[in-house]
Amino acid sequence: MSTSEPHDRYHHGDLRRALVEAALELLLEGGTEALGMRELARRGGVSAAAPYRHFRDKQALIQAVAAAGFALFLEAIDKAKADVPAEEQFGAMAEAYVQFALRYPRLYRLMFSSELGKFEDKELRRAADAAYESLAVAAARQDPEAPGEAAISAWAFVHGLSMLLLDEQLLGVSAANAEPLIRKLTRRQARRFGNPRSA
Amino acid sequence: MSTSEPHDRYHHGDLRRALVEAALELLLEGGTEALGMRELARRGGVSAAAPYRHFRDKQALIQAVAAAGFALFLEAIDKAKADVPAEEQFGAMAEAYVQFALRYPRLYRLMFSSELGKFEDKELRRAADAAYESLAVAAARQDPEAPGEAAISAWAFVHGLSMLLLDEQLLGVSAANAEPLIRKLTRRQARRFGNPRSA
DNA sequence: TCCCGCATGTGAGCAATGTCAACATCTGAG
DNA sequence: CTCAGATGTTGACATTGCTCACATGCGGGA
Repeated sequence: MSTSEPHDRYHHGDLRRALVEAALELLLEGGTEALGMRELARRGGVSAAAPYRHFRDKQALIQAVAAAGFALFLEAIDKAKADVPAEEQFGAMAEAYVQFALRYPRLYRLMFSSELGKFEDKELRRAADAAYESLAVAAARQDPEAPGEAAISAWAFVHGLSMLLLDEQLLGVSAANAEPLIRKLTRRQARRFGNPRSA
Repeated sequence: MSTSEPHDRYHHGDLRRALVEAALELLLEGGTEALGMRELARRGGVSAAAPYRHFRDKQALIQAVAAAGFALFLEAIDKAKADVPAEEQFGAMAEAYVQFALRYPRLYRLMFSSELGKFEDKELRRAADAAYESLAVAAARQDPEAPGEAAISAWAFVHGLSMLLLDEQLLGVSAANAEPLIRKLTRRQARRFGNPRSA
């Protein structure tokens, strides 16, 4: 919503960025269906073929959006762990993780959706790995005796919890009143998987 | 692959079922992108407009496919818990759960994908709830003191683990060699969340 | 300063898709 | 036997992703 003045000159100046921004907006408003090359071009005030100077196909555009999403995501969980003592970092991050999913459900889903081709696009892969890594580090600290397993388990837990909440699959729990539940569950997970001696 | 003889008579006989079956095949082979109304009609040996006698739109068709998916899914996890003593049921189901996701990645993803409209389609909702319920029951038994929380946690765990494996986000672990890891992690989860007195 | 190459944007056009309305055909209930 | 409703067909429309040939203009070397 920040840079959306329709351009007048022939060359846009920074179309690529403008397209990704517009795509992000479009996605947040209308879901994956609403995200189309032509509509994007329209929003950029540019012809239908122009985007193809910056993205090989629709998939490439979507990968860029997903990468941007992971950047936002990383920022969110890193901010959450910043002002918190080490032992509580995992809990804080888990909370931030789930809240991100609830705040941007369509973006979150896109980031983990089917034929993204996350294995081919290098930039996307790096963005995703960075976010994963940050969480994994905090999770591993929860159980120094088996850090690898702890990381995977914790990570799976937050991811799965997010999905369940998005599906409104938890009876009587919706995005609105999810916060207490999130807090309780992440604490529970942290406690159970925490170093036994410190419990 | 079973009922795919091209029909000859004017009325197909059981087009609806044929369409869902074809859609399932198409999905398993080619992903969501390959799943189109017209292609479906072609496979059914029927005109492009015919499917609209059975499904309001593409979304309705997809919901039906997802519902079929949940049925398959329920069958898989129920079979897993059948021949196993009660205390080991959760572990067995968790394993089956993850293996289903790995065996039918595209179907699994569709079942949990974005704009499915799981909240509107009654049949889909019932199918999904049935599967969820079955797992939740076994999970709740793991911790009689807090069955609700235990169910959600366990459930989130398997779901998240599945997604991570599908993303090949776990370094060095791919669908091929995932089995030992799955077993180890589900056992670990069961142990940690199991009744403390029986540990 | 001029000029020209290359990145960037345009326009028309193609094949394919989702969906609809008007018409055809079959089938089962009365 | 008949005829109403369910099911299938034909043809059309708007829209989409994408490509190709051409237009434009910015920036660096003469």
